[in-house]
Amino acid sequence: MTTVPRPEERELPFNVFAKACPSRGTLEHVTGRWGALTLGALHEGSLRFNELRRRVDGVSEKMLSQTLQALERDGLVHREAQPTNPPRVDYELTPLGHEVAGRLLALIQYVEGSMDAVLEARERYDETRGAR
Amino acid sequence: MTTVPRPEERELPFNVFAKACPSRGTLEHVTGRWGALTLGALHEGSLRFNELRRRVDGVSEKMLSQTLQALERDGLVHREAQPTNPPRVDYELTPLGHEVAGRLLALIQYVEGSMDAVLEARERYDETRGAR
DNA sequence: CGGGATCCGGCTTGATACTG
DNA sequence: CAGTATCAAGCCGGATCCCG
Repeated sequence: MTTVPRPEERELPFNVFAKACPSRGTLEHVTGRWGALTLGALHEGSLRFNELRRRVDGVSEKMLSQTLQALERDGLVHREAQPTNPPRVDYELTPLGHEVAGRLLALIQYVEGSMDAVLEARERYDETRGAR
Repeated sequence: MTTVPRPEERELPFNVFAKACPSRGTLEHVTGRWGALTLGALHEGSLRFNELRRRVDGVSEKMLSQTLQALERDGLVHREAQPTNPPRVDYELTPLGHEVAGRLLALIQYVEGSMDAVLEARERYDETRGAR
């Protein structure tokens, strides 16, 4: 037996459960409404601004721009601007962003695949206490 | 060779990228500010309301209550109320919730473990364009 | 203890318009 | 095309009071 703690027992220097921890902010960028979908879309390959906008159905120009800036600042997305006319800007995941997006997609796809069960659970829930 | 498509190529009946898809709502419950932390906290075992409140640093009674109801409705959390005095209510993950929370924790822990890199990326970002 | 109901301020969001 | 600027609205979330 060793004294080296297993990964899930080791104390991490950052802890999302603590109010002031910066990891909570980054997690919100990643899992936020538009952040998650943006990372998911970019996981398949690089996309231009308006391609991304069409892929992430419902996002406004402002929110997409804002989301991309936050993800770029956190080092998850790389922005490649070509000073041509008309301008062309490509967005792609960094290696770190790719790792994050992979884990995010595992979650997203599991949720998508569980929607039948979720919808059934909702019906049961609404049925029993919907009479309120 | 078979005609059965591999999981990542198969078309899913639900698609988060579509604006009207119900999976987007569930994903937001799961990845939302308090939903993610609540699922993460419950992954280790069942907790009472105020235990949960202390564990998820910064959450208000209202938001925790709201979050738990959404997760219960989606079939991810089970609520066990004992009609004693004082009342005792335990919350625990359902099997489905456990699967979801596991994938969520993989993401959370990866982000926590990457915070050094994220913080460095931010410094570089702010340095180069902070002069705006 | 475990919440429900209500009020309310402000940050986020979403149109719209404008720019390089 | 790829954004920025502006502004109104609305929903989020906190504070408070209440009850079983």
